[in-house]
Amino acid sequence: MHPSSVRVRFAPSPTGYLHVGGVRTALFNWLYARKTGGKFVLRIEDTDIERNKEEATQIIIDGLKWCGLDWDEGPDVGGPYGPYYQSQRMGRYREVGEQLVKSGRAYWAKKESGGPPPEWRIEKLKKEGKWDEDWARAAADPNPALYLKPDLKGRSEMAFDDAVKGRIAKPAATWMEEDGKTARDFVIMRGNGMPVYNFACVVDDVDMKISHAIRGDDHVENTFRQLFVYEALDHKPPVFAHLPMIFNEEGKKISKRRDPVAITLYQNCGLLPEAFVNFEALLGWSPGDEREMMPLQEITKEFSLDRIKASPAQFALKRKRPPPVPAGGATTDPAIEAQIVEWLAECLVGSKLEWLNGEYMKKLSLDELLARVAPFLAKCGYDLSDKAPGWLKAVLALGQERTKTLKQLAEKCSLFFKAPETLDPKAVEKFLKKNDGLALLKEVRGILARVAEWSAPALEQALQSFSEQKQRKFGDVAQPIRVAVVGVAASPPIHDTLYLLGQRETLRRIDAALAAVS
RNA sequence: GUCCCUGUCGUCUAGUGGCCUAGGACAGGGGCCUUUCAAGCCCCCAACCCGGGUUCGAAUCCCGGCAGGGACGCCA
Repeated sequence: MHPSSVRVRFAPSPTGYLHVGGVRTALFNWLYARKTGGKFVLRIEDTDIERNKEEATQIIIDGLKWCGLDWDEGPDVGGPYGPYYQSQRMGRYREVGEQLVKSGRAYWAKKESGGPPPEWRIEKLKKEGKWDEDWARAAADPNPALYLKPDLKGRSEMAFDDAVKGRIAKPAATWMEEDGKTARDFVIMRGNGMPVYNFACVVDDVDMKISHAIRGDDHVENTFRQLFVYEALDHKPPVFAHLPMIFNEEGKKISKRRDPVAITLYQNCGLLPEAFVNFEALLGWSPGDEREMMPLQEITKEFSLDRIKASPAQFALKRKRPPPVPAGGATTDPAIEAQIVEWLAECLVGSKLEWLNGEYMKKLSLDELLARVAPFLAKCGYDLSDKAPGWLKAVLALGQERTKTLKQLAEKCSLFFKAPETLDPKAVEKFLKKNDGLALLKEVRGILARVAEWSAPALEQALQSFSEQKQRKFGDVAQPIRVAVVGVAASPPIHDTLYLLGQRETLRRIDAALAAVS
């Protein structure tokens, strides 16, 4: 087999977090590279961000790794077409800029006094709080900027074939002045000598021999401008594939303003990366049959660009209450992050993502499960150091079927780590105060104190024969114990629960309950 | 405002002119099992945005509406 000429890239800007949309873009690029035997490149688009670049890049790298994605070339691993930070490629952009000046496709000029921006734009900028920043800054820049002249001669429209959406065309007039004849030139390098996104992106994609640009739908408009740059450079553009947007439950593009987009949030909710990635892959792509649960490897086998949907998908959460302020994006404040995580965990309940995660959790071996859940147990404050691994795994085995996230699992284990602080009054009423509950519990306590062998089967046997002897339903015996021992009316099977609690702790809790209720 | 894109159950989707009284999954409702909670199994509810064409036949093709979204920076 010939080495594939497919080269794709994920080019995030280091904003301090990796968001769910970015993960999907990265994922689809990765899938296409792995499917075709091509190369996957990571490039950091940091032309406009000054602060914490290193740290922010690391966050992206960590996030991608968590998702199980790897790259063949990138800032950390290097590669033949580096550097992979745009901030380190400035010389190259200037070089290409000069080249365009020489070939007559671009020119330096001062900002034309085009008057103030239109009303609708001012409104938008103000709404986003950007009116004072970038816009004003740029307007104030006295230095000449580099303008590219789009080639519109003899053209009525510009078009390209998108691998997802098919042919996309726009009338040439879009890039013309009011007169409908003169092309409207656009800036490719700022007055301060920094390249503009649409320019840097093309220069890099050319240099890095990118064959397919797989990116978000919101770049469709950029594509046309980039096409002009490719033309000016006399270079064949890559195949473009625009992924549909990811919407929130309001049908709007997810945003860090109000949606939980940082993937660390999902990590901290106790989601497994394999489930998260599986879920994201299914947002806009499907294998064409009825498979839902597909590990990355299996998706890779089936992946193709032409099975990507053109319509947007909702990343549906079930919001029961509004997000705590500041809403759901990235934050560096652990206390706020914790609040958002709590909120997100609630929103996840009943979602397909949660269900899928539960499915993956059930497939995990107990050893794996233990390794994954350990950080969450630690976060709950449970001391694992004096616990036997066998015991821990037995506890997890009980939780594995009953929970859908690692966070839930850790929290569900609490009954084995600490006695209930209070007994649920409703449960007490129903199972202890009625139906001879207390009396039965007292008797059972005696039996449990004298049981010969403290094992799950022996306990089950003992309780079973006790209920038979009393001519009661098993539940009449089990429920009072359950309430006494865990404080609520629900738990894993009673014999398993008691066994793992141990005899001493079981008796201690029953005594405490008897004292509290009598 | 201009341009572009999209429109199948509440949600993710299958569907590329007849296999469609539209399939699967999540959620919801009900049942079985059962010591509770889960899990598992079974059943139910639930959609082709609207209107015109084309065709023997349309969710699928065409046109027109409507609705939603996106983009329009010396942000990326």
